Amino acid sequence: MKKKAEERKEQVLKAAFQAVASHGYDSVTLQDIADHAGVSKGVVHYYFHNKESILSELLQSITAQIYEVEYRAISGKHTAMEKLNAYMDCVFVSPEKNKKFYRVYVNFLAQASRNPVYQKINLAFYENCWNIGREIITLGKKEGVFPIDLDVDTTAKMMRAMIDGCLTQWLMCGRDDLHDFYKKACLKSISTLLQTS
Amino acid sequence: MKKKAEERKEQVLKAAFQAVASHGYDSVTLQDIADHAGVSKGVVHYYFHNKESILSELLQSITAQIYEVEYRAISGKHTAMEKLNAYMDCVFVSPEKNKKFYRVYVNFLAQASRNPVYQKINLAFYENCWNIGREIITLGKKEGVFPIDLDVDTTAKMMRAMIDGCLTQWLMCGRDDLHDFYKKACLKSISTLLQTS
Amino acid sequence: MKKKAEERKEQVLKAAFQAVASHGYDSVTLQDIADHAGVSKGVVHYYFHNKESILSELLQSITAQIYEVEYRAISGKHTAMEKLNAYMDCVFVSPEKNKKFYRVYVNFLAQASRNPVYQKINLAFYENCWNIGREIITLGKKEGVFPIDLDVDTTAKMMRAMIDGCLTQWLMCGRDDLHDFYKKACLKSISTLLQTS
Amino acid sequence: MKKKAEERKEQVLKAAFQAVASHGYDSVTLQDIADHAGVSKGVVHYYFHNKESILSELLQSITAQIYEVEYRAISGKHTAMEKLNAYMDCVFVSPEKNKKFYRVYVNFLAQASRNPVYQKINLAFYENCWNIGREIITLGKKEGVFPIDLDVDTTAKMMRAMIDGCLTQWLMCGRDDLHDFYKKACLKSISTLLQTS
DNA sequence: TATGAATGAGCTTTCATTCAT
DNA sequence: AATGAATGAAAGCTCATTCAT
Repeated sequence: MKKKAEERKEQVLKAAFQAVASHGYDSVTLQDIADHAGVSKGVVHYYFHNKESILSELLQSITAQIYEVEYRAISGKHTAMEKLNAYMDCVFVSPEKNKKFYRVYVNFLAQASRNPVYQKINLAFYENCWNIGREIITLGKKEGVFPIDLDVDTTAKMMRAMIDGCLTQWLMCGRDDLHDFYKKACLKSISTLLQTS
Repeated sequence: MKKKAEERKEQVLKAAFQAVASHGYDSVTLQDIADHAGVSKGVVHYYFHNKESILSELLQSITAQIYEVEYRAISGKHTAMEKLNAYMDCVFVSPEKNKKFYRVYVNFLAQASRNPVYQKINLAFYENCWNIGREIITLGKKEGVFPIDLDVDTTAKMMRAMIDGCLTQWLMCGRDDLHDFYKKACLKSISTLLQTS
Repeated sequence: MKKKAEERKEQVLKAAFQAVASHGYDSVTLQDIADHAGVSKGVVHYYFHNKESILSELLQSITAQIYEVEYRAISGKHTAMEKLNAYMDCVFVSPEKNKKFYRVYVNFLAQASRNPVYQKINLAFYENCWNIGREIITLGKKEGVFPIDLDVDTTAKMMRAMIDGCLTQWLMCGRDDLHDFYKKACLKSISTLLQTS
Repeated sequence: MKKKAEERKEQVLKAAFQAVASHGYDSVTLQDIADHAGVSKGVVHYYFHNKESILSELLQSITAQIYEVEYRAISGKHTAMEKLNAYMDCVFVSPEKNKKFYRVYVNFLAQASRNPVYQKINLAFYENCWNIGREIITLGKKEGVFPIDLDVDTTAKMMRAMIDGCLTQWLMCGRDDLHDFYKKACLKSISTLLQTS
C-alpha cells in the first residue's frame, strides 16, 4: 500500500519534471503534469496537497538526486584530481541532460529568489555541493597537489559558482555544440583556481 | 508627440521593473505595473502591444542600462587592473541594487531558457559583457600584466560566468552581509584566472 | 461614474436574489448570478470581492429593504391597531413575494447559524423588527388598548417569533392557498398576546 | 445480516448528524461523515445510494426521534397543563442540544424550501407536532381549562410556529444564556393563546 | 463487505485584453 | 490620449461517485 503510494508520488514528480522542462515553471499546469504522468488531474491532488507542494518536492527531489550522483562519482575515485575530473564529468554530463536539468533549475532559482521554501531547499543543495568541493580541495592539499594555504571554504564556493555560471551561460547560448567548450573551459578555470594560492 | 510617447514608455518600463522586483516575474499583473507607474491600465496597453512586449522591452532596457554603466566605468580607467577593479565595483554595486536587479534577471533567464525572444536579448547582453572582458584582457596583455598566451575569448566568458555564478549564489543565500565576501572572492578568482596562462 | 457603479452593484444584487431564490444558497453559482443579471461572470467579480461578499451584501440589502417597507407602513398609521394591521399586511404581503423572500431568508438563517457575518446582519434586522413591535406596543399601552403591565421587549420578540414561525411553516407546507389562513391566524394570535397581560 | 446493515446505516446517520452539526449542511463532505463514523468512504456509499439519500434519511431519522421523545414526554402526563409543561421541557431541552439540533434543522428547512423530498419529510414532522398540540388542546378543553370554542387545528399550528419561531430567534442571537428567557416567554405566550378564545 | 485510489465535472477566482467613452 | 468597465479563457482546487481489489 504505502509502497504503491510512494511509487505514485515518484511518478507524478517525474511527470512534473518533464512538464516544467517543457512548459516552464510558471506556465506549467496541473493538467500538464497529469498528462505527462498519464493520469487524471485528480491523482495529482490526491498525492499532493497543492501545486506548490508538488513543485517544492520536485526541487527537493532533483537536487537530492543530482547530489547523490555527484557524490557517488567522486567517492569512486581516490586522488583529488581524479575526483575533480569525475565531478566535472558528472556535472557536465551531456547537452541533453544538462539542458533539461538547468532549464528547470533556473526556474527554481527564479522562484527561490522570492520564496523561502525553495530558498531553503536550494541552500541545502548548495551545502552539499560545497562539501564536494571541500572534500576535493582538502584531499588535494593533503596530497600536496593544491597549495597548503588555499582557503577551503571560499574556493569550494567559487568552484560551484564557476560551474553554475558556465552551465547557465551555456544554456542561454542555445548551442548544444558549445557544451564541450564550456566543460573544458570550466575544468581549466577551476584547476587554475585550485592550483594558485 | 513622439517624445512624449517615449517618455511614457520609459515610465511604464521603470514601473514594470519595480513591479517585477516586488511581485515576481510570473505574479506581476498589468495592474501592478499601471499602479507603480501611477497610470491607468489602459495606458499600458496603449504603449505596448501586450504583456510579453513590455517584459521583453524591459529586459532589453535593463541589460542595455547595466552594460552602459559598466562600459562607462571601465572607459574612465586606463590600465587593465584599474579597469578590472572599476568593472567589479560596478558589477557588485551594493546589496540592495544587486538584489533588485538579479531577482529580476534570474526570472528573465528562466524565461530565456525557453523563449527565443528573451534569449536573443540576453545573448546581446552577454556579447557586451564579453566585450568588456575582452577589452580588459587585451589591454592587460599589451601591458604585460596578463600572460600573452591567455585565450581572450574563453577567459572573457569565464569572467562573466564567475560574476553571474557568484551573484546568483549570493542572492540565493539570502544574506546581504555576504555581499562583500562574494565581491572579494570573485575579484580574487578572476585575477587568478587572468594572471595564469 | 460612482452612480453607475452603484447601479451595477444593485443590479448584481437583484440578480443574486433571483438566483438564490431559484437555485438555493449553496447551489447558486456566480455564473447563475451573472446569467440572471445578463452580464458576464467577470462583472460580478469586478464589483464584489468574492462570492461571500455578494451574499452578505445581499442579506444586508434585503433585510434593510424589508425593514424599510415595514417601517414606512406603520409610520403612515396613527393608532396601535392600525399600525399592527398595516404591519401584518406588509409582512404577509402576498404568497409570491413571501415565498421568494422566505426561501432566500431561511437559507441565510441556515448560514447565519454558523457564520458570524450573517449572524450580525440578521441580528440588526431582528433589532429593527423588534423596534417596530416595541413602537406598536408602547403606543397601544398609551392608548389603553393593551394592558399597561405588558412586557414591551419580550412581547415584541414574541411577535416576531410568531411571524417568522408562521411564515416558515406556511412556506414549508408548499400551499399558497394557506397564505391567508396563516395571515389571519398570526394576526389573531398576536392580537391575543398583545391584549392579555 | 439485515440487522448488521441496519446498525451500520444507523451508525452512518449518527455520524452524518455530528458532521452536519459541526461542518454545516452544505460544507459537509462524505469524507467528513465517514471520518465521524470511523469508517471508510466506501462504506457510506455501500449503504446509501448517494449523498442526498443520506441527508434525507438523516432528516427523516432526526425528526422521527424528536417526535418520539416529545410524544413519550406528554404520554407520561395526565392533565393538559402537565402535558404542556412536559412538552415545553422537552422542546427547550438545553442550550447545547437545541443548538445542535436547530443548526441542522434550519439547514434542512432551507433545503426543504426547494426540494420536495425534504419538504415531505418535514411535513410529516409537522403533522406529528401538530398532533401533539391537538392532543393537549383537546384534553384541556375536556378538562375545562381551555375555552371550549378554541380552534384546535389552528391553535396547534400556532403553538408549533411559536416554538420554532422562538428557538430560531434564540439560535440566531448566539446567546446561550437567553435559552431560559425564550423558554419562559414561549411557554407564557402559548399559555395565553390556549387560554384565550 | 469494505477499502481507498482514481476520475472528472464543476466551482471560484484571476487577469490579459478589448473597447466604448 | 487616457480611462476603466466588461469580457471570458484558463487556472487551481474540491469532492461525489465509481470501481478494482
